[in-house]
Amino acid sequence: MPDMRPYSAYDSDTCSIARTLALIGDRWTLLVLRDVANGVRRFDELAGHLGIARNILASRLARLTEAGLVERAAYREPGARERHEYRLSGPGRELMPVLVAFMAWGDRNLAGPEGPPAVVRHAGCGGAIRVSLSCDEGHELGERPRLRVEPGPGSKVRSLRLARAGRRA
Amino acid sequence: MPDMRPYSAYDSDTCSIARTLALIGDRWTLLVLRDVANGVRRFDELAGHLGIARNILASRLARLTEAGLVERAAYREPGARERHEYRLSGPGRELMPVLVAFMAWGDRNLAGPEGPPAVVRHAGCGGAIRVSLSCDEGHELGERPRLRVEPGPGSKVRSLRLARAGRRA
DNA sequence: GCTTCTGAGTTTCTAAAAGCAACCTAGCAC
DNA sequence: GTGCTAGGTTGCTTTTAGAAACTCAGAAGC
Repeated sequence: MPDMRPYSAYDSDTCSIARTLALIGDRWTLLVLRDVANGVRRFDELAGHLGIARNILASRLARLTEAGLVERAAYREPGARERHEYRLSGPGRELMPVLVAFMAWGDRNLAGPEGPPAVVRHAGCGGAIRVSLSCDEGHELGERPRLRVEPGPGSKVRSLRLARAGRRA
Repeated sequence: MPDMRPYSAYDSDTCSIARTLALIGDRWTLLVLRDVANGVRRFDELAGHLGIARNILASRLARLTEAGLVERAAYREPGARERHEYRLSGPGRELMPVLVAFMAWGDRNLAGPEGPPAVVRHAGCGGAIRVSLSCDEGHELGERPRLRVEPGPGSKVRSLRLARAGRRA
């Protein structure tokens, strides 16, 4: 494992977005997860489909496995030796809203006039999937919601707003 | 504008996820957008808060401005010359589900025992925000949904599944 | 029992991007 | 006209990504 140093650079504060990005926020990792979620599970398939360098793919898969987002599962095809493939684990599948949200944004903002290049459906019923924000007062938030961020229970620093206001104190 | 080459590398197919990642999927851009969304709007504030190199910040802001995710707005404080700040535009605000999904995942999977470091609230009513997937048959999908991807109207290639099945044809 | 094939990686070397610090610039204050 | 400040550029170094060749293990063919 060559470049497995702690990915604790650029965590501005203890923000969950920064922490998550430190784990999966590089150029390839989300595409690897997208492919694994889509059933592309084997090293050479992933390398071929993504066009990623093999050493980079190996290091990304090692990181994802170590972090528990994908699992390495043994399989054996008739007349071949045992090999391994990669599958999403539970925490990996919890990233689906991230992938769907990326896809929805791209569909709205970057797709050509023909429409979105792919559609996600509920595996159970075949209904088209959408991602939405709602609040626990029961409001459905629209496409361009207005949000506010506050420090939470695990906050170690003052909120952005407070930090900003106090900068010259 | 030094490194503004077309970010069309690594688009495996025409996938909206890949297109979106090509625009905002580097180490810093989502953190820049998070900070801008949180009211950190000025160059030096962003540089200081994120700990990002100033040339990288300049190039990310240029890309985001060019792509229409943020807008450069003039302002003038009394006794100072005119300056500019950065604000989320409409398409930029449409990225909120992405940021909230990242944050939710980090809260569940990477936060310490004290709980999430920050909480997002509906600016209108103060209710805590959550992100969810649902299908147009009315089903609410849980934390670890099972999804299926199909080629859409804008598809130029066969689906992943078809491409995989046909590999040795 | 030696050679070949294949999937799944490593190793090595080169190119591109990120990081850092110092420098520039426009306009106001003095 | 000197200094201050926000908002960047420039130039150089370090890190990361990429391409291609190499390794390794077992199954198969000869």
